[in-house]
Amino acid sequence: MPETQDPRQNHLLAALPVEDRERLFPKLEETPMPLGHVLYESGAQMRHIYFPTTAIVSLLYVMEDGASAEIAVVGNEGVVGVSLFMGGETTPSRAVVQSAGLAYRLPGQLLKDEFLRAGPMQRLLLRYTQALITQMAQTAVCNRHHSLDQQFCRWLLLSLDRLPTNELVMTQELIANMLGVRREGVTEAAGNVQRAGLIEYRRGHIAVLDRAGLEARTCECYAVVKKEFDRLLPYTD
Amino acid sequence: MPETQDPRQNHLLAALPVEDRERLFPKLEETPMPLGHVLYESGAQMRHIYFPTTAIVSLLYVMEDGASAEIAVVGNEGVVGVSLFMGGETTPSRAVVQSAGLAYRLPGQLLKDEFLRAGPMQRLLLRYTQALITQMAQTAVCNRHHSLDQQFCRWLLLSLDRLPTNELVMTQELIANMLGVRREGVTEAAGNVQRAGLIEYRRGHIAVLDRAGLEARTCECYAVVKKEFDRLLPYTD
DNA sequence: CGGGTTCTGTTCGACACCGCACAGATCTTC
DNA sequence: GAAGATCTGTGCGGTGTCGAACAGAACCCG
Repeated sequence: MPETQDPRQNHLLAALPVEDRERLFPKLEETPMPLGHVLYESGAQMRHIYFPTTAIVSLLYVMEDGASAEIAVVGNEGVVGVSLFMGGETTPSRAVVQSAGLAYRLPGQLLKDEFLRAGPMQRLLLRYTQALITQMAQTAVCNRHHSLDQQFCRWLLLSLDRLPTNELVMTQELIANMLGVRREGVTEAAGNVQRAGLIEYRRGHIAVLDRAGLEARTCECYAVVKKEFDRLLPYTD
Repeated sequence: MPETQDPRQNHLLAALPVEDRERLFPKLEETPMPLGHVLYESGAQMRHIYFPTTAIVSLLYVMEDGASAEIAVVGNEGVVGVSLFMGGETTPSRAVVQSAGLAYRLPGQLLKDEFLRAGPMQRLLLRYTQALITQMAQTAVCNRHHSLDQQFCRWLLLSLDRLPTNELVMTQELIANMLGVRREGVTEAAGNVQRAGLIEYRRGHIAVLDRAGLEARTCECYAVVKKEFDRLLPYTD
């Protein structure tokens, strides 16, 4: 466990040339991200853009009747708040911390100034946004065609890729909110996957035992998204 | 009916200041878009970016088993090929002409040069991309939560908004491919909506009789997307 | 006009997920 | 360690979509 936090735990920040890092890093604010914390509400003005390091953030759409569905998930590979530089300032979705941790944030105006320099940061942000688009598109496809079991595995893998450990802290109720299904459905899917020996489940904790097994059990959507992220945002530790 | 085509039938092109139009318009190539024509294949290098005027283009993801699902639809309010300026050059989806018509296209390199000027065109393209993101996100939500009837109405309205007439030429089979459902499902949904007196159906032609009725019958997703497009890309004829 | 093609409508059982109700298990707190 | 809260597992009927098979209707073309 590293006793000191470093913005470079975020892949986008890590990919910046030294020169840009020296200009930007002093302006970053280290921000704790407690579980369930809402970074942006649907339609609300965003004040900051967030670069997660150890936290994971879900982009959720919440319907009028209260039902919800996850649109995408963001971890240390990306950034929360793309509409700040895309020009819209707000989005109709909500950003909520799905796994507690840390992020570095930058005031919106500073981010916009940086974007307008048209330097490496702009390039990275746009490429990341395209990867995010792919994730959303694939979520749409997956919601249409694939079984809950497969979607559960996909969700698990996407979360796992954004965590340093193989365990995630998450109740079935919350997973159900993310996937936009009933809690009982998650109970069943998780039970199936556990019986197959791929995960170990205990009250709010999921430990992944067999990653390859999960990948075999999920649909093609996971691989499509993963491949596209790797292509657009190559990263080496 | 205008006997001459004009790039300004595309809202993004129309929104450019005179100065930018004079630079760009001479480089545009008027391109016929026949029904079913594939503009980009999944993963293939894009050569041009397309600004539809009277055509409508579907962005589809086609799965390994051949099943498909529409991710978004683009008409004269937007542009096909955002990954050219986002930096990825390709996407894992396919762009297919859903309704025949015309478009103006620009070679990829010219578009990228224009984007790098960081002028009005860049601003428009980014804002449009954010609107497109909203459409994709809402497609994901809709696929998860809403009935086929509602999705059929949403699809109809989104297409209608991009057409000059109230009639669209489209078989149930094709609509089913777009929505990612069975053809029989579309038969039933269309039958329901026709019995309600909102549309008139005859072998490959759908005429909308009661637009307000359709809006009442669809889910909130349509309004969310519409509102976001209007907010991000205000347009007056 | 007639024959062939394409598109649309209907039926049927199968199955996945829903909504609800409730029991049981596990953790927390005092 | 007992009480309470939270989380997880299970059973039930209901419903919407699927998959397949087939009949009928509309259009096209020779």
